[in-house]
Amino acid sequence: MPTEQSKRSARDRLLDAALKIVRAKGYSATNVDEICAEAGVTKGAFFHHFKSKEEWAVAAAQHWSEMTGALFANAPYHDHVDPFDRLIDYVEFRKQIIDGDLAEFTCLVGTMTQEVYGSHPAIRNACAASIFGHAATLEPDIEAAMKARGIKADWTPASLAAHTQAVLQGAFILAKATGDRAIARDSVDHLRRYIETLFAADRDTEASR
Amino acid sequence: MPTEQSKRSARDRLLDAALKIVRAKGYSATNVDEICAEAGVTKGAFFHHFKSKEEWAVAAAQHWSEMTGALFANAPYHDHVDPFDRLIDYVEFRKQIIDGDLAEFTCLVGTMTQEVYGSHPAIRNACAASIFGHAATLEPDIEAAMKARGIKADWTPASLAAHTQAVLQGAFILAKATGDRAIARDSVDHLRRYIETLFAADRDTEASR
DNA sequence: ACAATCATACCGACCAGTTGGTATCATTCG
DNA sequence: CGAATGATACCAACTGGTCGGTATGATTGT
Repeated sequence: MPTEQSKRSARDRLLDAALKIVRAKGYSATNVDEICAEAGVTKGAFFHHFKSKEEWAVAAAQHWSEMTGALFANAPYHDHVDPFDRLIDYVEFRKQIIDGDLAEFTCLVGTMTQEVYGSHPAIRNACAASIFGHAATLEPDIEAAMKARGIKADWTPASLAAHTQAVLQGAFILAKATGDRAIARDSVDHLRRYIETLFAADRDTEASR
Repeated sequence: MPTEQSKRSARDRLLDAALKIVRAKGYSATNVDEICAEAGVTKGAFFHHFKSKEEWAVAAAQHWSEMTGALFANAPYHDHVDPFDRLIDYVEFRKQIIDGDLAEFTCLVGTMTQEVYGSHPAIRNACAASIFGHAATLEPDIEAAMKARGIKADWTPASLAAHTQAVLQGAFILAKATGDRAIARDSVDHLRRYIETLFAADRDTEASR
């Protein structure tokens, strides 16, 4: 009979361990023994599933993309009819999930990027794909909201989408520096205010035709 | 006679090495031998000046504060009479110095914070002091600009100052992920646009009294 | 002389990755 | 059906090198 250990495969548990440990300590300071202990497997299993620690990190970044992809795909902000409302509610949703411990709400790939961008191109590329893959999901709503309000701007949907991610990543750094998540939420509030004025100001201009 | 090696003290060269190496590889991946090689001193000298690698990192964060403090204190944006102009020009200045290699324009203490916030409180505190010490230099101008325009806002000068740092830190992460500094500058443009609308919108409201 | 500033050699702990083996299961063939 | 075969998943012990830190001695300035 299958032991109830078959809850998750060893590979999945090793990738889950990345979420907890790397977000708390970073990539370099995380050692393989610790990963294995957290996942409840041995070192042999680790190197059976991953050729190297680097390959594990790449897989962890992809795993992160899948997890967050599902989280955001099922989030309630998509329910709005107006694309602008979806965008604002996305920002609110991001603010709401800034909760619990630092290592629970911060971004795995943002954390890793800082350490590996120069030394591990493979990991960096996986992190970039995760960040900008997520940012890309915002572009249709931004574009639709611009069109709906007839906005001709000197910024692109991709640029604003990237900016939202920059604000979030920066907010996480401030939260880590202070140990207080409130400061991260404050920055998200500023981001929301920015997006609102960005669309409202032009709408007023347009409405006053 | 003093050998021309007396250009900088060994301690200073060890701290300068931090700027180059830690910004490129992060704290954990930087080893002491490498620091010494970069500084042109031996390990004995390193542990003469610093009790541990951690103490070196704390000193490096303080050294960073002094260097950037002097850089910004002498920057031209202070020349404006209007505090709002000073604020906008600060943002422009931040955008201008996003130049050269990634490790040249990114932030030492922002990079370190990510890795050490959970494991090295002393370093984290030094990083936080550097970030928020710098942010605090913006608050008088923000406050003066608010007063000059009679703005009653639901955000504080400290909150906006922190937000500027969040945007910059996040912009650095995006630049590291893509290897392209243009994306960082785009985010700074969004930040500038935000600050402009933040003050302009309320000024219009005020002006239409 | 004496203290500060280095330089050299070295240590013990740690750590990524290896090795050689076992357990389990599906597939194949007599 | 049932034994042989092979592939996958996993384990425990080990290795070779790395790294933070130390011990000790030399140099230099005062």
